[in-house]
Amino acid sequence: MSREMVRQGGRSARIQKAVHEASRQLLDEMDRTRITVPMIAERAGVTPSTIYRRWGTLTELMADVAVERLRPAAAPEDTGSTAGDLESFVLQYAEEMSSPVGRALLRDVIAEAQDDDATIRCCQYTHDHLAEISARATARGEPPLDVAGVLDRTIAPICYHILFGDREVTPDYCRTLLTGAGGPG
Amino acid sequence: MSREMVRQGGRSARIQKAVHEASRQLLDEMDRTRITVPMIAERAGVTPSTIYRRWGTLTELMADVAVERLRPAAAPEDTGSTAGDLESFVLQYAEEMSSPVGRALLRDVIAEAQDDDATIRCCQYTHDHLAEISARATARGEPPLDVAGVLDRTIAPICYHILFGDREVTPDYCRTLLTGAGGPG
DNA sequence: ACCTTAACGCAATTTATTTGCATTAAGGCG
DNA sequence: CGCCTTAATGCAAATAAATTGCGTTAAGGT
Repeated sequence: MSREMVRQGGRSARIQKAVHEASRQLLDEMDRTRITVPMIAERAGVTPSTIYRRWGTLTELMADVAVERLRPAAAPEDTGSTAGDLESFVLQYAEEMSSPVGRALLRDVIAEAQDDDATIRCCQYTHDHLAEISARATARGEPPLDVAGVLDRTIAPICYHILFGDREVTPDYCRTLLTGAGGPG
Repeated sequence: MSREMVRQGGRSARIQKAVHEASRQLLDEMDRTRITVPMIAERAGVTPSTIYRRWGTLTELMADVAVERLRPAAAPEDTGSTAGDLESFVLQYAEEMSSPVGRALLRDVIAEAQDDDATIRCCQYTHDHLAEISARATARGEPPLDVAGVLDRTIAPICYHILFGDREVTPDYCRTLLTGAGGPG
């Protein structure tokens, strides 16, 4: 019987919110490697076993929190032109992900290998933002964006250098990547 | 006095080798998330505290092992032409990193945020390989490779899609990336 | 209002991590 | 080579984290 498989209301939701909030606070207060499940549980007013049962491991919980945090609050800025929208989005993306917190979020999302749900969703956000910019372009009569191309030629290098730390990801570098990356699809 | 800061000989080296070997074996035998420090210690014939004192955490040990494993055994194949060398290297790179083991190695290297040493070294291997191909090119009289460009336009997208799992990294896809990515620097 | 059961809290148990102290063995020096 | 200093290890105790059994609470459908 499939009467009810997952409960989403009331208590369950409150606990998820409390645990997420506690995790976010701790991430801002101390180094990510010093955070433990019991620590989060105490601040959230929950027993550790609840967290272990719902999320499994600290890694999975952190990935869950990271995805929430990476979910953009608003649609990308509308600057009036596709090139402007794209530059605005990419520069903001690079700045957010370059910060110590952003880097940690990326790492946490990627570290979760069990179900690729977290990483896929994280990717989806970026994809959706680019698709939104592309939709605006066509609404203006401009050619649509090559979303996959921007991912490959702009987003991917940015993530690569942030994750591997082999070079600074500056606004100038991002603009260089954008040159020739925003063509029509 | 700087008489001796780090000991590298005899016993120390044997233990490092034994621990690495045990880690590699376990990585091939079971899921990476089920591996524990005591498990590795037992197989390596070492007490857990030794591992904790030398590597700190399981994450750091795994990153250390991953870097060793990612270090290429030989120089890239010499196919006679720069384009051929590049394609050969990139296809092999993509194949290795796409496998479950390769993915796990990449994740482990990236997860180690403490000192960027692991990620930097991992990057360096790729960079050195490309530089070798470029050196061969100039030796043949061909124009040198734009190493940074290949990293940005070919390696980065491959790593991105492997890490985020948002698409298959097929040989055909790699060849598409190579088109227009291997220009002179 | 009632019933079923997913999700939780609590406490006991198991496992992992840390730490103090004794012991071993690099590696420099006479 | 033998001696000396001390980094690195082993062992065991102490601490902390992760797991598990079981009773309780409260979603959510009837």
